[in-house]
Amino acid sequence: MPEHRRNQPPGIEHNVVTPELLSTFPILKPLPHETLSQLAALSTLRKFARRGIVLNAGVREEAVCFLFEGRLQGVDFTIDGREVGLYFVEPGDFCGDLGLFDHGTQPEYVIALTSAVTVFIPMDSLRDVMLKQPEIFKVLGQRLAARLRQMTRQRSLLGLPSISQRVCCQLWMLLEAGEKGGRGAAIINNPPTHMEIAIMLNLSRETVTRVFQTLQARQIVKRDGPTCLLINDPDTLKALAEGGQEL
Amino acid sequence: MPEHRRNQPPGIEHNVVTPELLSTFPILKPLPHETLSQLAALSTLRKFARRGIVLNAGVREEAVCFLFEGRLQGVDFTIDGREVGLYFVEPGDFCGDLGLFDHGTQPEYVIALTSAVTVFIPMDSLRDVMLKQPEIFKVLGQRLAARLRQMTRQRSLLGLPSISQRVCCQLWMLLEAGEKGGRGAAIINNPPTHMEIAIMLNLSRETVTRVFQTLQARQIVKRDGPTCLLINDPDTLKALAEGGQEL
DNA sequence: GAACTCGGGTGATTACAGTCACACGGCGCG
DNA sequence: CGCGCCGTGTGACTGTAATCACCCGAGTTC
Repeated sequence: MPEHRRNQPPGIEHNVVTPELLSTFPILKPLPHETLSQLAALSTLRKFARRGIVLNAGVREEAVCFLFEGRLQGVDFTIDGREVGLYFVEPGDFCGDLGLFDHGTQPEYVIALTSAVTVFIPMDSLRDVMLKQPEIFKVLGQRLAARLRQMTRQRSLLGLPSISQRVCCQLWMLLEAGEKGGRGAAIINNPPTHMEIAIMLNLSRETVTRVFQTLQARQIVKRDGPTCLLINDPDTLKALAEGGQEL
Repeated sequence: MPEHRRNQPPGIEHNVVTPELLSTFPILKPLPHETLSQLAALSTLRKFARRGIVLNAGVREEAVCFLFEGRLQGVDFTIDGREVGLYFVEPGDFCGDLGLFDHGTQPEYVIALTSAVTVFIPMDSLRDVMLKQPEIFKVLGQRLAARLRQMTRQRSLLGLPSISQRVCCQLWMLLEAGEKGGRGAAIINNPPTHMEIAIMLNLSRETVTRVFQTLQARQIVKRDGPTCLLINDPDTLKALAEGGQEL
C-alpha cells in the first residue's frame, strides 16, 4: 500500500496508527522514533460517536486513551444514578493513565462529548516505556499532579454558597483554560452545554440556564452561534466569580 | 550526649530526627540506612497545636510533611472564606508531596485537627532521593494516584441529592479507611467532629447534627465517649449509604 | 471556681434551588 | 417532507437545608 503523506492526520484515513501520529502528542514527542514505532504497532485507532463510552469505570482498562480529535469528559455516577462531571479532555491530551501508576481500575467513566478520534496505547507497553524513560515518568507525574490541582480547585468551587458565583467561576476557569483573547473580550469555543456545566457544579440544568439568561441580559456574555460563547465583559465576569459583585 | 533508646519514639524527646524515626514511615522504610541518615540530618521535627497551620496554600512549601502523631486535615477555602474539607492525614502518612512532582505551589492548606508531631523533610533532598530510587518514585506515584481516586469518590459523594445519604456514605468511607471490626458492629476512633464532616460534605453543622440524631435514635450509631463512635448496625448504615433505604 | 472555648443539640423562619411541565427552534434522518 | 431528538427557555410550586438564635455540658485556663 503506497503511503500518501497528507497535510494533517498521518494514517488516520486508513485507521492505522503511525509513529508520526503518536509524535503529535506532546508527552510522546521526546521518545525515540524506534520506541514510537513499537508503540504504534501495538496501538489501535478508535473513533467514537457523541455520547459514546470511551472508558468504563470500575474495570481494569488495558489501554491509555490519547485524544486526537474531539472532546471527552470524565464523569462519575452517584449511587442513585446522577451524573457528575469531573473534567474535560482536549485534543493532544490523554486519560485513563491512573492505572499506569497503581495497576488499579479506572475510577471514572470517560465519554465523548462530540464525535472523537482516539488512539489506544496498551497500558503495559506504555508503563514499560515510562519506567525505562525517567523523562516520561516525570512528565506523567506532573500531569497527575496537575489533575489533582485541578480537582482541588473544582472542589472548592462546589463550596461556594452562591449559585451564580459558582457558574461564573466555572466560566472563568474555562476561559483560563482556553485561549485568552486580547483585553476587553474573549471567546470560549465549543462551550459546554448547560447540562454539562450543571453536572460539574452540582446544579440543575434549569438553574444554569437562568444564570446564563441573567448574564446575557446584562451583556456580560453573548451566544455567537452554537459553537461559540462570547465573553463581552471579562472584568465583570471576574468580579462576579470572585464575589466582588452580585448578580 | 548518651543515646537512650526508649520504647517508642526514637529521638522525639530531644526534638531530633533520627534515621530510626524516619524508618517508621512505610514509604521511607526501604531506603538504605545511609540515605536515611542524610535525610534525617536535614529534617526538622515540628509540633503543632490543635488548629495549627501545618502547610500554607498558595506558597511554595520547601518541605514534605510526614505525620508521626495526631491527625491532620487538608482544607481549602472558597473565595468567600468558607472552609472546605478535602482529606485526612493519619500517622505514618504524609502530605505536601505535590511539589515533588511539578515544583508547583501547595494547592491547599493542611491544618492540625489534634496536637500533632511531624517531621519536615526538605523537598529538594527528598526529590533527589526519589529520582535516584525508582522504587520510591513508584510508590510516591501510587500514593498520588490513590489521592486522585479518593478525591473522585469524595466528589461523587457531593453529587448525592439526599443529605442523609451523603452523611451515611461518608461514615461508611471512614469505616472502610479505619479498622473494620468483626461483623455486627464496628468502631470509628477519633471520629471527625460534626463541623469537620459538614465542610467535607458541603453541609451546615446543624444539618449534620440532625442526621446524627436520627441515626442515634434508630440505634444505628452510638457515641461512646468523645473519642469513639460505635457503629451498631453497619448493614443498615450501608443500606442507607447506598440509597437502598430511606432515613 | 469563675470565665472561657468548643462540640453538640434544637426550634422557627425563610430564601431559594430543584422539580415538573411545557414550549420552541434547529438539525439529522428515515 | 415530517418526525423526533436535543439544547434551550420559562413559569408555578414546593421541599428542604441554611441561617439565626439560643441552650447545654465538658474541658481548659487563669
